[in-house]
Amino acid sequence: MSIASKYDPASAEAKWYTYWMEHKLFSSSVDPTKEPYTIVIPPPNVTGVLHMGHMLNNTIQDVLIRRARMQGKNACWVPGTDHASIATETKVVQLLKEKGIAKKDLTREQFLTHAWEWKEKYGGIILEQLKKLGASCDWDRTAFTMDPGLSDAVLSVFVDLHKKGKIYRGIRMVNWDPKGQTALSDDEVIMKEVASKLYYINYAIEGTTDQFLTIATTRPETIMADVAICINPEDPRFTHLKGKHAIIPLINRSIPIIEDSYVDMEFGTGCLKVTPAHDLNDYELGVKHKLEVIDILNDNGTLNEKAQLLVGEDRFVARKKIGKLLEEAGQLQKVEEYTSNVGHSERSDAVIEPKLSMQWFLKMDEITQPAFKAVMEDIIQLHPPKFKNMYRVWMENVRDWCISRQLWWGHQIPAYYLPNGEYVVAKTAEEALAQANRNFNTHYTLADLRQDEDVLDTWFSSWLWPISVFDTDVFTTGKPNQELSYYYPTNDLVTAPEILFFWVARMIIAGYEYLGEKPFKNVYLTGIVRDKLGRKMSKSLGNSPDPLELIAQYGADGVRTGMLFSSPAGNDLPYDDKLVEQGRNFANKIWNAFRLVKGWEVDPSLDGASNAASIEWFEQRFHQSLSEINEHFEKFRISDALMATYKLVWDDFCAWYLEMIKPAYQQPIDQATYEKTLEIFENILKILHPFMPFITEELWHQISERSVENSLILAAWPETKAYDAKITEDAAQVFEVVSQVRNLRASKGMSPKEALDLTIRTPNPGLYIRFESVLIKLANLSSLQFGDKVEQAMSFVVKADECFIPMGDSIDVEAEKATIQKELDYTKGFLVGVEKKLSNERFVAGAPAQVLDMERKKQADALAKIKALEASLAQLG
RNA sequence: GGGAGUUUAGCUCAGCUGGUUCAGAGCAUCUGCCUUACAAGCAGAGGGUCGGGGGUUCGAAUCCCUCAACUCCCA
Repeated sequence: MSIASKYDPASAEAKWYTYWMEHKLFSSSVDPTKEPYTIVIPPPNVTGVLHMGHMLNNTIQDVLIRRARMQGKNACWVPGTDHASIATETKVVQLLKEKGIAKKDLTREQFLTHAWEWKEKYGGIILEQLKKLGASCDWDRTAFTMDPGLSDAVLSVFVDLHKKGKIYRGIRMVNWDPKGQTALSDDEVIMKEVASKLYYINYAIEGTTDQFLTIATTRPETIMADVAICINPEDPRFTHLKGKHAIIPLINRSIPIIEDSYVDMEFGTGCLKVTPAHDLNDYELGVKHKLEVIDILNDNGTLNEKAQLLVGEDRFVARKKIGKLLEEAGQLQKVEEYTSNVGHSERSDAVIEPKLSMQWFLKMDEITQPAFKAVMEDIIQLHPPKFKNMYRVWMENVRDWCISRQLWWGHQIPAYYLPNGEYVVAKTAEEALAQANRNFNTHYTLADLRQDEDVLDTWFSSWLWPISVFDTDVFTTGKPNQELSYYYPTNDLVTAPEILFFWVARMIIAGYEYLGEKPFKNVYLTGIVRDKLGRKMSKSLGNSPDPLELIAQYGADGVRTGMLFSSPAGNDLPYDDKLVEQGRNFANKIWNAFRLVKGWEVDPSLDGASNAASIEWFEQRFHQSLSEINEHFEKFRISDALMATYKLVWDDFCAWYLEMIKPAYQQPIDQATYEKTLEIFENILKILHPFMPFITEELWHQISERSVENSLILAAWPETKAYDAKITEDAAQVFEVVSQVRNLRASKGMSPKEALDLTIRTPNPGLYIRFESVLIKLANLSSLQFGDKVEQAMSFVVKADECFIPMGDSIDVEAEKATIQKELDYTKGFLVGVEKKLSNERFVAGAPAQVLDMERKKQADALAKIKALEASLAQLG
């Protein structure tokens, strides 16, 4: 049988994913006899398409879940999608537009029908893509934040929090897009530097005919909405204005002159016009000074009748016209060119208008307390811990959460307005009606109720995710069902730091509020995947490779390992094709190691005694590495765990072990070594499996026929055993001799095929004798001796052992001497340093005994080495 | 404007409470190899005053101060 020399991932991937699915090997159900290990997926947007960030994130989750499964835990990875109100609504609006349908021509119901149709047809593509990556989610549990149950949970929570007095209505300034006629979140606003003009406008002081003050503004069209002029109380220029009033030009309205240290004396004229309806800072100032709010703009950005002037004109047209009017009235002092940062809508590119509107808020001060404490006290651990600081700062300055959004796609706020101006909050219209008639002693019918038009912020449903995927009733019953009691709290959450506050913190809040328990124990924060130039990968830049194409090209295992090679927690991943190439090469290496082993013919009559030392060494080395790998996993150092695995497999197993036991060409191997090697191979496949599920499962079944229950995905993670570090150290010393011999060959331009004699002068020949056959084979020696002195030899020193290779006449004595002298000088210098330390009384008195011992050992080693080097030098004459 | 973080080899990063192996790893680079498991490979090699300056200490990549550059979060 001949096996291809290159691993072909495509067939193995399709085959094993289907196999795992068919036999339901990803599924999990409540089993009190097993310890649960749970991860809930950060639900990607239902409109989403797999990008590199998802690849990284989900690879990490799959690695964790597969390892846990192998550790015998009841591993449950819950997948699902988020309805992502803004993103999805935008997408649907856009698609409708392409069909010639405008959202404003549709009723809410009609729009939602279109949206659902679209969701059913195209939503969740991303989950199918995750399967290509090998994600071992329990797909039967796939949830969607707008599933009936989950939606019901959201409404329950809203009603409950409202009842608890934590949800209230309030005014808030939102980013209004007059073109799109919608409110935008801060994320959707792009700040751009724009050339504009600074208008210096004179306001007369009330009660005078010749006195005035000057304000500078980029928005003269809003002067009709002014409600005050603010000066800095410390400003000596304006002490005479205190307590007086000013007159707004053109409309001649009187407004007070107030004082606040908020005003920057250096900027503009030092006088600030206060326009609460059209500027966030002014709004806050207005609240502080209890000022009136005058909103002069319509939703489409035109002036309304409150402006008194230019009613119906667009804000930008009005700006120019006001400038002219002011000039004509003689109240425009000057106009300066000015550059300012202006917010634009990401989608419509319209200039954002700050707009006051009535919104729903969740009070955050009390509800956040347990969540704050949990992270501060490490009940929930963030990885890496540096994010704890960020979390603290945010939680200490947390502001009330604006939970309403002016959209249709999402959970419509269950608040019902009544004809009498009151409102009630209830899960259904019927309940609301009953409550209304009870509370207000009215006789309204359903037709009298008007439900709030807004939907809830998407995070207001995803903050329940770790609970609602298991139990949607607990929010009303207060009693966790069997699933929730078993799987909650989940173990690890893997997500991006950008949403630490939006999502992670809020899940913690909800967890404590509703279950009095944390939602997860660990939060692993990934970095951002960037391109070579350090730019974030994005669709608009077109700098992101297509993940599915990458998988097709490099194999899922290659891509998975490639992503993980260079992504310590919390660090950005600078993506480079080189990484996945390295991953692919690694898979190929494993494939070829298997080809070698599988190709051996076994001869039962052979004695394997000469391989015993090699096998023993590798087993020690394996357990040494395994304990390191486990430790890396415990500390969520996934990249390090992979690198340790990589080195164990490539360096220790392939480069050393297989070469050590490999029989000569076309020679058979003994039974014991063969079997032991297969056993070792199996252990290696086990620790590789979380990283490279496909190739490992493939080889696992090629090693021998196995039943479903004996698939690798379910195999037990190897137990760590105590290892003997002495053996691995001794082997390292032998390997060093091998390397030195090879090096010597290379530097002298000798062929590796040329066998050499090696004599070692050592007080401890046993160390080498133990690995004698290995040493002879790998260094290609014609003989190995232990002795004192060899004439006409090249030499090198490993630790304090001198090694000689006789070269006859071909030796360049002077060059040899120079090499040795160089090393001798270095070692002597090193010794001086050590001895200086040791002769320092304060060091000897102050340093711990362990450090002292080390220094003494270094001294002794250096002395021995110097002795050996000097002997070599003397020998050369 | 407020806060946090980063700076170690060409690149990406380790380096725990100062003291073994302290200057490391992978990739890249260079040299030599088509040695029948693997050229997606094998064998070897070179490369850094740990951002600059100052301090504490017997001893600093590690602690403190300061300057500089970059990044992120909130406004």
